[in-house]
Amino acid sequence: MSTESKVQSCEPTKRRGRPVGAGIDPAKRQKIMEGAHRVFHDFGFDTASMQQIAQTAGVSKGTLYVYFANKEDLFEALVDSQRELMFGDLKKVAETAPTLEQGLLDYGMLFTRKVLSDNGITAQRVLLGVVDRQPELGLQFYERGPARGHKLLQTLLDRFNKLEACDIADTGLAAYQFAELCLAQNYRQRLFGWQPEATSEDDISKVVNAAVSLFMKAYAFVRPETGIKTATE
Amino acid sequence: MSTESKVQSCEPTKRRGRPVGAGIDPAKRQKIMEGAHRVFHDFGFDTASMQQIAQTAGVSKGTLYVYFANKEDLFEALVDSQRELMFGDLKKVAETAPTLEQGLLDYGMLFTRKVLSDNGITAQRVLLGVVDRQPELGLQFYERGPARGHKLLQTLLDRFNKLEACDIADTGLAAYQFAELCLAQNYRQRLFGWQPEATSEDDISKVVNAAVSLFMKAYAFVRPETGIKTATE
Amino acid sequence: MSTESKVQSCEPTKRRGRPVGAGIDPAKRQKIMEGAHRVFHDFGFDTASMQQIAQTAGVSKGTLYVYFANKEDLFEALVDSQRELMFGDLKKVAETAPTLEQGLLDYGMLFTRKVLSDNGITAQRVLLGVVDRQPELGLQFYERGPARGHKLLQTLLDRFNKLEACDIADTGLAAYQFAELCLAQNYRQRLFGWQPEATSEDDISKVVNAAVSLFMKAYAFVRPETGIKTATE
Amino acid sequence: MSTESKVQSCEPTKRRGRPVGAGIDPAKRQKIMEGAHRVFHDFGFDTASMQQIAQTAGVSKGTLYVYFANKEDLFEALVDSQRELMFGDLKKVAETAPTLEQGLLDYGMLFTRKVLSDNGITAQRVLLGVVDRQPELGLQFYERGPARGHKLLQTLLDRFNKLEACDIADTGLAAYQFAELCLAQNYRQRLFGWQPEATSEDDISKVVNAAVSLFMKAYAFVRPETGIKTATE
DNA sequence: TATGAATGAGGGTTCATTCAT
DNA sequence: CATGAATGAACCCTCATTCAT
Repeated sequence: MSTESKVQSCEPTKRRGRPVGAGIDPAKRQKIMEGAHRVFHDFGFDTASMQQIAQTAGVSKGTLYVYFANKEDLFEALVDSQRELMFGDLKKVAETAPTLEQGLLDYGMLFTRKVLSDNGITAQRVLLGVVDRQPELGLQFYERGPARGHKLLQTLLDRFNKLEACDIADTGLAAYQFAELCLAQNYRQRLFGWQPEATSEDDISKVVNAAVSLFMKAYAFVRPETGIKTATE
Repeated sequence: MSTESKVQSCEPTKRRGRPVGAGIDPAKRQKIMEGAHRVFHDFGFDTASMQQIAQTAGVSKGTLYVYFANKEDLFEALVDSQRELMFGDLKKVAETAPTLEQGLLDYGMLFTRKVLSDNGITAQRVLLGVVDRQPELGLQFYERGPARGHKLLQTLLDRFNKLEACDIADTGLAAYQFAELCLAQNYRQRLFGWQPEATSEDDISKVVNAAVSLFMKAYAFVRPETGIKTATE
Repeated sequence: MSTESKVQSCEPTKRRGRPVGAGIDPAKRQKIMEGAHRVFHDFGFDTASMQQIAQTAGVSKGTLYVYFANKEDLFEALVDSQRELMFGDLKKVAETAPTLEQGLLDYGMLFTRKVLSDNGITAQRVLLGVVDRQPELGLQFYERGPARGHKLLQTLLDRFNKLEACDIADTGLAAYQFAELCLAQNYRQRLFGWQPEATSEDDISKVVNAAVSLFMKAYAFVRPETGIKTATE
Repeated sequence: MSTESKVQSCEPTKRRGRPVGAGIDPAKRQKIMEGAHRVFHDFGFDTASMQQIAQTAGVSKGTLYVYFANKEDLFEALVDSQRELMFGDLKKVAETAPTLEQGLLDYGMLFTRKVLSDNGITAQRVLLGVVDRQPELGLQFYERGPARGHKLLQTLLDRFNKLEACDIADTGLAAYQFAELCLAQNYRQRLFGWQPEATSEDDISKVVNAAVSLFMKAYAFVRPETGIKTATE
């Protein structure tokens, strides 16, 4: 969210004609979103109050409605920016990996760190609490977030498939599998609050390494020197 | 009153005649929980109203409070029953599996079906929306649900480890990995609403089979007739 | 209240036809009133709940309505019994006093003790909280309580007026004055909770003695041996 | 959001943006208090509803909470203002009285009028109904009201004691006695609703005069020209 | 007669949103 | 544009009373 002020600035609100020429000052918009993040984080969507968001952001309640049509709008903008933060820089990793193993490792570490981060977990939690009532929000988040990440990973696998570094029949499924292996143990523990603190870098590293190892063992050609390759499926 | 008699205490306490676990009629209790399930499902914890729940369940608002102390209590009871439904019958599968492969397959199918079921997903979603403010609820759910499932799976792996059907250095992590592989692709899609319909039995089967296959390839001894075993790690 | 079970037993309730043959068992009636006293005492009329009264009395909520038509009825019965307790035994003191001074002293002590007692103060407080909405209750209490006490005292003064032990032009007012002098300092302090503990016997004695002394000085003939009398007014 | 910025604290606290003493418009505040006065008067604290108060005052229920944190707060403000009204201007009377008799008369009339006024009686009644559950309210009222009045009266007596206009051993008790004498007959009658109408000026005058007379007779030096003084005690 | 589960109106309070300044 | 006082619907929960057993 910190790097993001003009993204929404031109979506002129949806409900009623009120704030048509809304959202002039990007800095104020930013301030509001920071306050909102904090409050949504601490209280969840329903329990967060616009009053408190206004206070936390240091603006008046009325100003909130100048920049955002309503509570949901504000929340949506927040989800957008969070998502961007989480999946933004996976792209270059996926596209520049020199070897499959290295690519998986780098991608896995980056991805896992983001998904398990405090902000990431909280955002997902709050979002999930709203998804039943605001399905579009979940859809949008998933499509622009996890789905995009998945595509990148699949592309990576396709690339090395072509390079004959591995032999994966269903790169789509394989990509999901790898992602899930990276989150093993920690994702649901974090989500449900069983791990209250952010997962340590060491733990992440351990799991990601195990994921890469298991994945390579199952899908990659091994021991090129023996000339014998082991394909999957 | 000058003569005190043995009447009860009566200090100015809150929570006076509250229903301790009251509510005699199990059928009515069930009715309430079904109504509550529907409403919590459709609206989430905060937005669901007791009024609505009462209507849906076909009882009066007051009756709700005869059977449950408050909204949270009702929700907790709901989460409890959902959890039990989800993780209840994994036990026998894990303990009676004849072979590792069969055990993984059976466990995986059962587990995955439950976790991805409509009820399961909804319950998790609603719960996750509340976890930030009611951490105990999440803890309890995780401990009595996923954590218990994980223990069972680990026990299964340990058993076959001892039988030398496989060679898994860290059965704890491996159990997590297998579970996550079973949920690959579908879990987060379901959670975020990208898959609005319950995952089809075919899709589940496909993913679980792939999970077993990948897991076996990576961890199990293969083709005992060749005399050559491939260990992990 | 402890000594009082049959007083109300024949007032067959007022509202609706429900408990017509109500209130059979005097012991149970007594039990209820004791519980009610306790709860009304601790919570006041509005905040006291029938539920709690039932619990405290050790009977069921339904039973309450067998013995009393409703909450107000129960409260009224309670007020009646309290009043009786407070003003019951002033009569004999007023009628048998050998001298004015002794009569004032005895009457004053008895009266003051009762009015300032914990039960007395609480009962008055609770009653006063209801008086605006149930004026009859206050009227009845005052008439059957303080007014009766006042009459007794006036009779006492009249008696000694006739005996030429004193010369009081307006015995009605004088009686009020004496009563008020006895309550000086303590009554309002107790009422408003400034004196949380029951006024000590010593303090009561001190004030009552001062009241008698002041009253005698103002109204009584002094020093009969000098032959000089000092009249009031 | 990742960059924390200096937004405010926002720990999950209750009492968020509550109106500290908010409510800018004094006229509206006054309007509310008048409405509240009427409703509390007619119904007592517990039975008065905020809804009703809002209606009576001609504002919305929400507005009530802009000006007062809650029902108790509103009631307290009301009690405060009533008390001030009752005891506010006794001071100058006590400090400027030229003679003891005149001082007692003026003080007595003012004091009695206030205490027995409709507003005064009602306020006391309502307050007394709450005192058991909100002892601080009673304490505060007594301390800032009756206690202050008593101090003033005692000071008056002390002054004339020094001037040798009277000889009062215990001016504290004497002050209480005088106050009580002024309220004789009427105070409890008014409190319990036996005198539904405000006591007439004539009646007050009669009782206060009698009080002064009795008090002077008992405590003051009389007929300085005879050289014979009659002291108390 | 005694019970206590059931009722539903009504309580205090909160809060997203509006709008006059 | 920015403000925050005002609104009123809706929230969770309580409780006097009823009534089937």
